[in-house]
Amino acid sequence: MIENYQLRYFLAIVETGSFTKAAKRVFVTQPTLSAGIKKLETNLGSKLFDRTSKRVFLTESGTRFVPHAKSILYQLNLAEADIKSTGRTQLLRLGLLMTISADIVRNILTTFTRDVSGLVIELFEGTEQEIQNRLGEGKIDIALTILRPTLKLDMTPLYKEGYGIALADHHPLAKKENIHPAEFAGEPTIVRSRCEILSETSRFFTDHNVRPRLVFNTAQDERALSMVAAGVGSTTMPDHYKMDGVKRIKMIGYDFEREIGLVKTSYQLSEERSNLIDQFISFTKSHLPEITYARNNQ
Amino acid sequence: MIENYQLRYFLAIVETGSFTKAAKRVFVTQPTLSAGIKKLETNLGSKLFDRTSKRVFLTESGTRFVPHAKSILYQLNLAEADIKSTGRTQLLRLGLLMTISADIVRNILTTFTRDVSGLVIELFEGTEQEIQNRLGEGKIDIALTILRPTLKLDMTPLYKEGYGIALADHHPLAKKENIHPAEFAGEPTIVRSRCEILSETSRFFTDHNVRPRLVFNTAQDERALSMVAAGVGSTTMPDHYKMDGVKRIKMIGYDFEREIGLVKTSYQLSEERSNLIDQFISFTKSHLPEITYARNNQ
DNA sequence: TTTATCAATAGATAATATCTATAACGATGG
DNA sequence: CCATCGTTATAGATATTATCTATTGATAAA
Repeated sequence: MIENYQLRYFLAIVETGSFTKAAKRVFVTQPTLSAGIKKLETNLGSKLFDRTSKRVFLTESGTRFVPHAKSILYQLNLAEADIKSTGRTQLLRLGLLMTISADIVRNILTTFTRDVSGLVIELFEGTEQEIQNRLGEGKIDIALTILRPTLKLDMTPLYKEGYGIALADHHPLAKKENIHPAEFAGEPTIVRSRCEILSETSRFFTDHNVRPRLVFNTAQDERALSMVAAGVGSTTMPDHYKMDGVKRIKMIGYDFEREIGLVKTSYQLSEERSNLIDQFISFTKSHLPEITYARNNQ
Repeated sequence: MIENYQLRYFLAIVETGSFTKAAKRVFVTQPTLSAGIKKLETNLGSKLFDRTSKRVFLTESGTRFVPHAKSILYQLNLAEADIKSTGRTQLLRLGLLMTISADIVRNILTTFTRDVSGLVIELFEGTEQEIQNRLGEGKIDIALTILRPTLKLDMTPLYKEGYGIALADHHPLAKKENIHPAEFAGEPTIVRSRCEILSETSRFFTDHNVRPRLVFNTAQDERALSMVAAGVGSTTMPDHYKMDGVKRIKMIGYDFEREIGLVKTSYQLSEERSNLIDQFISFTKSHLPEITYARNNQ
């Protein structure tokens, strides 16, 4: 088999045009280099160089061998650089459902990254479907998302929560804890375009002959929440979303719920990566109290 | 530096999950394989495997090293296969102007390929412009084409020839050696769409108030010649085209000429390839008598 | 506790990369 | 024509390393 030192000798000759100069370049004596090239040529069954008393020229085979040699040595250097550069860095690729407030995981991650040395987290934010796709493709290792019985993946339940109304705390309806759907008619409404129950919500209001008035459409839940606080309009959101100036109340009949948990990819991971994920799951469960305020809202 | 035998040991372990099985697979003893992996890990500064008493698992670094190892060994096998498969095959990439009959080069190539061992010829047929492009891009080594003073390439003149009329030998005008353009009016005409003087020919007839009647349009000169022989129509062609049943005559004023020769690419080639091309040029010149019938037609 | 299995280590050996010394060859200048 | 110079190839010796056998150490299973 071709040896890598032979490739280095070969390319040194190509670059210098001389066995003697090439030998100096790769720090061996000229007979050593000559013998190395002889072994390479014997192995390949072809002359790679035409020797003259003045210069060395590539043969047809030698010409075709040059890109191969360069590619192999490039790949070797790349491999060494890759493994050497990161040392013991550990990578966790985390998916996060975009209708879960970033605050939920901020506390967990702040502490987890402090406790685990050399940790790098790649975060992916997406819809429920986007996250399921990425888990299926092995592009993320684990995700904080809605648990569904149809998922054939390893799931760790964390908490359940309902959906409710968010309105400015100076809003007339803010004095109540529960309102009838009819009280919402004509209400300026903010739509969260990426909500996973958007179509169910639309059907709910239609069924109750309630036509809210659309005043803002956004994909960013935090921006929706801010506009609620500003009195631009009201919206429906999962219970865990809170902000100063915002009152969270319930609407009779609007009984949607969801269960949030961690879902692992089905891809087989290295032992080290599996251990890290198990470590993350345990850590998240044990730090659950940090987020149970979102679970029991009544 | 990484040694290739270490890559083979590494991938054998990945595939089998065991040092002992891997050693058997690559035909060394288990301590040999163990030592090889130790050297690789020392060189890279990272553990590649976590050892247990039951199975061996990849570490994070090991996981990332797998594609590198596979790629390198793949490139090595590719290089060996490429050089070993062709042995001492010599490649000549020849361009051929499509308005030069294949017969012209058939005799040259038949003899040349017999005389040169291990020769493979890649033939490219195209218009004058296409051939110039390919020469400029180094995609062909040499071409048999029209010589132009504007070409800044190495040219070897071979012969000069004119253009004339080709018509069926039972055609009334076939009795003459020279005809006036006016005698061609209303004549059924075959157009060779890739002729390098197509526009000049068109202007010539227009200037002489001659309007031939188009009956066939083709890119294939040999097919045009066959249809002439069949009496479908007449055409204009370089003088060297001949066929049984076809009479070649001249038209007064239709004085176009071209010089044919070999043109080398400007790309720098290997010594072996350069030698082959010089050999081809010498051979073609020395066999020129085989095609001079096309040069002196009167 | 004993046994079996697997990987790591120690020391010996075989194979090979590399060294020094020199031969062989071709180009150049007198 | 001959001497000289520069370059590559060969021969034999040496240094280095891949591989061997023998054995130890660790762990799981009976």
